[in-house]
Amino acid sequence: MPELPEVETLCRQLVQTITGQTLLEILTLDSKLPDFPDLIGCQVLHVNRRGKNILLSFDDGQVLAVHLRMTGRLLWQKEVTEVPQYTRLIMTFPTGRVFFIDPRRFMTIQEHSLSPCHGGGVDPLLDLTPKYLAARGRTRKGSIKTFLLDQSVIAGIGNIYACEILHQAGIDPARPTHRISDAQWLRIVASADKVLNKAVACHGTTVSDWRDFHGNEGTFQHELCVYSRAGLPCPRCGKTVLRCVIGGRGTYFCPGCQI
DNA sequence: CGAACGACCTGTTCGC
DNA sequence: TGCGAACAGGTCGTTC
Repeated sequence: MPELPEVETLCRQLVQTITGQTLLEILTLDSKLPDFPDLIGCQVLHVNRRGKNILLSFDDGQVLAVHLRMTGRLLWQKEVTEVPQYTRLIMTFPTGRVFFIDPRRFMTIQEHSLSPCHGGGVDPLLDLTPKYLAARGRTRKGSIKTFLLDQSVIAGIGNIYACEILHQAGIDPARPTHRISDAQWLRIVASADKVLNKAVACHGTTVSDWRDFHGNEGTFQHELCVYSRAGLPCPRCGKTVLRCVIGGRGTYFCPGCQI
């Protein structure tokens, strides 16, 4: 679930909540996840986002890369409470606990120096340019939608925002990447900027179970134009939004204004 | 290098 | 109502 806006929201909230705090205890509850005994007693120096990864930097130089995949969540609790269902790991700090929650157990937590964040694509909030995308997309024959999801090209866009960005840009998600014109690359960059920044401001999209660090829903689901709206009218042109499958992923688009 | 597809997991929703 | 199939925000490995 968590794409760039959701991960960015969590990172900002983590910065506010745990930077400068000393890790008192780690409890791993899922055998798929490692133990981190060396981190006990270390202080959190920074929290950063890289694509959809959350990087936790500690004062001894260790960096943890947390990836939430489909259903991962982080939840902060100041008071001692019951452990939420599907909690896979717990970090205890002086002022509260961080619960790492994930029903599907896809979440990964790795020592960053051992396995540097996969991908390497540019951050769409920082470095995205039409020129870069045109150069990377020139030889790609697959759909533009699959291209936008390639984390080695752009780090952070997922299925919801790929659909929304292409709607905003007025481009058919099935269009072969090498057929995208310069004018369309320009629109894609402008649309990515607009959609992602708005979604960050909204604290993400809660379509089923996304919650932020404090358990609150995002509000960008009220701004969606096509995602999960099959059968409903396009807010721009009124045509009925359709669903198809591209690259194995459910894809929503408006046949009236995406060409 | 790139495209297609199954695998990884579990819960929820849909269709008959 | 019951039950199996389909589907879900994301990568990763294999094969062609």
